[in-house]
Amino acid sequence: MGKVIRVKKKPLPPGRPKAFDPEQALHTALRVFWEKGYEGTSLADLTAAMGINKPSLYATFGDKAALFRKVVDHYMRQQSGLWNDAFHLPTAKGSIARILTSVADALTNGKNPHGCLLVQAALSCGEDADCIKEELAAKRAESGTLMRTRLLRAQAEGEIPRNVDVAALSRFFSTILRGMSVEASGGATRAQLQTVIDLAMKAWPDSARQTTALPAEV
Amino acid sequence: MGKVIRVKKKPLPPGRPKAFDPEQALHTALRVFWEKGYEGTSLADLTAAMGINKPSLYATFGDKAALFRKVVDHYMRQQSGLWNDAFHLPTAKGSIARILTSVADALTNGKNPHGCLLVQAALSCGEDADCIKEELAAKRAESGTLMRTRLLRAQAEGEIPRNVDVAALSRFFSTILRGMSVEASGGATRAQLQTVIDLAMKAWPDSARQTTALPAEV
DNA sequence: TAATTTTTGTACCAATCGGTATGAAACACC
DNA sequence: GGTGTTTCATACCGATTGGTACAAAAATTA
Repeated sequence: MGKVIRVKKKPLPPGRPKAFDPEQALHTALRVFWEKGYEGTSLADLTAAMGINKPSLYATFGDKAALFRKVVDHYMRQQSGLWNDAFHLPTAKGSIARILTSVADALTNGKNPHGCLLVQAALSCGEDADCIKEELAAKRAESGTLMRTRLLRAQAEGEIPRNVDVAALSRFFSTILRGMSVEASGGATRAQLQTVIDLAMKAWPDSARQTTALPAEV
Repeated sequence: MGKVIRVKKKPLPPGRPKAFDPEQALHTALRVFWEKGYEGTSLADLTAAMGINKPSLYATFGDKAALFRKVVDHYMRQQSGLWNDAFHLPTAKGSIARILTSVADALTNGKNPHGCLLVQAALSCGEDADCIKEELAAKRAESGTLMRTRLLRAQAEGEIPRNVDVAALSRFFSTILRGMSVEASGGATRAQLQTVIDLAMKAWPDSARQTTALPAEV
């Protein structure tokens, strides 16, 4: 019983084989951290959900912080397709709009905890988790720079006027993403996020060209 | 030594007098929870910062959750002036703009931890803190309804056109507030938040009337 | 089958968690 | 001064925290 079927081209390494799939265990750990946050998740929570015991967890993933970092990588790998697809759309306006809608989809997806792991997991924490908090802030900043590079390209291509502050614009959309994450975590629906997106897109510079040229009130 | 000076009209109650000021202790507890979050804060953190010991804490404020609720009340009382001032400005546009700038001030105030307590303290948590998480989400929603009532009044007064969805508009500005909180927690400066505010105000309906009437591209 | 290697399950570790029992200390009142 | 009342400081509680030691179990290789 428990005989291991040798998969094609996978010569089993010596020693007792793992009784679990590390990839799937990582996926499960992601869900737990996503739902309970870094400090709110205990090793007991993890081992119970992953179906393994602590020594196996430590041998495979390292300590709690190391496992969490692997989880974050897994999460970003999982979301990277979304960003890549949006990034390569013909117009920057389309790219940003796609990012907002795709993220809204992900934030309210019924299969996952609502909200964004990078926001939920450790916005504030005790001293020992401070480095985790900072790492997450850095990861969040990455999405901002990603949008900024897309906007810069659009500016070079003439889609966005030269006088537009693309750094400010990308920070604005970053703020929208963070805000939607908090709202989704608090129970906002996909439809409600869509109305937020529609209003956010009003900040797009082609309408700004008019409103900044003229005074707001006539 | 340690003789208590009887303050005017304050007949000391019988028994040994408190050796600390509950109001100031609450203020200190606020700072700790604000910085470390609900789960990230231990009773040892609290007693050390407040300069009292656990039995005094329990006798005065109750258990950890009860203390936290008092802290949240203290926090909201502290911020209520900001909202009241903004609420009574003559135009809704001015009210919203004032709220955004005042909150941006508060979020990046050097004297306090950056970010908003209602967002930071418990976006995600373990099971035993779930009720705290939900209470915070409800408190956050209050600010949204507050803005919505202000917008409804403006609509009744004719400042905002009847066809505008004020629920969506208030949700949009709520999202901006949450997003700014996360950004501030991650290190955003006051000036950076201002650029976000300037762009957010582009969603205001008087400019929307133009852009929705005309197609975006000519 | 014997030797080797790796994983597994259990039992355990010190430290910390939130929360409390207890007796001494400090006040008001009489 | 004595009495009643409340707070103080210390020491303690069981439960849980993240993390490990250890030996049995399960695989490969020889």
